Amino acid sequence: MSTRTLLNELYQCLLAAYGPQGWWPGETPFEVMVGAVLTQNTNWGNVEKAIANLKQAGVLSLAGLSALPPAKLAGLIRPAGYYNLKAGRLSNLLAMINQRWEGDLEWFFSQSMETIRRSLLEVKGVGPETADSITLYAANQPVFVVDAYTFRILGRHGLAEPDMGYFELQEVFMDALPSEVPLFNEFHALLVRLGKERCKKTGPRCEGCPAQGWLPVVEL
DNA sequence: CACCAGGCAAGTA
DNA sequence: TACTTGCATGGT
Repeated sequence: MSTRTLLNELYQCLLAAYGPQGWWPGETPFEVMVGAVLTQNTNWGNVEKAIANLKQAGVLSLAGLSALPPAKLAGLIRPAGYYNLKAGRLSNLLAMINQRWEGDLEWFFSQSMETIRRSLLEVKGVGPETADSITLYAANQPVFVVDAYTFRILGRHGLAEPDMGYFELQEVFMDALPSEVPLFNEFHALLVRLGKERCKKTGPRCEGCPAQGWLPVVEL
């Protein structure tokens, strides 16, 4: 079977089993962007607490966060972990937008997808997954987000080689699927959802679904 | 108690 | 180039 067919069936199976995941939670593109940095290697629940703190303090805006002293910012995002590190990373990201795009987030997000991704990747502390998450979920442009779960799950189904890199695995999806924001949005969220079910002996499946052999998930 | 979560960069060999 | 380590809180 072609990769395209397998991915389509996997997607349909996951959607039928779990339903739409409602990603990315956040009231504004700016909030989504901030969340993308805060959630690096961090449970989403902790990120929500940090974002609540920022809202409470009335600083959840480009101008608001930019004006905040580093130590103050670190204190507010403390629940998200790595708070000193992430305060610096957020600061780097905001500086890029302020300097290169005159602090105009809408203008930045209206650029071409490659311009957005390249600009984000130049920021120290923003890697491939964070850059693509911001591009897809905040800027609403059709790039497929890959993460650790994606490697594990695709590897388990023989669609990813063990030595494949981030951009190579991304190509597997983007070569096989139509470039549609809603599809990329939901597919990534569903793969994360499936990844969280790791090692369970039972779980939702459908007849003939290529994901039926997913349990238990093999650690790579 | 140990383990890990919607990563990334810097250091080591 | 290919591993390893630091970063840190909070839930299970």
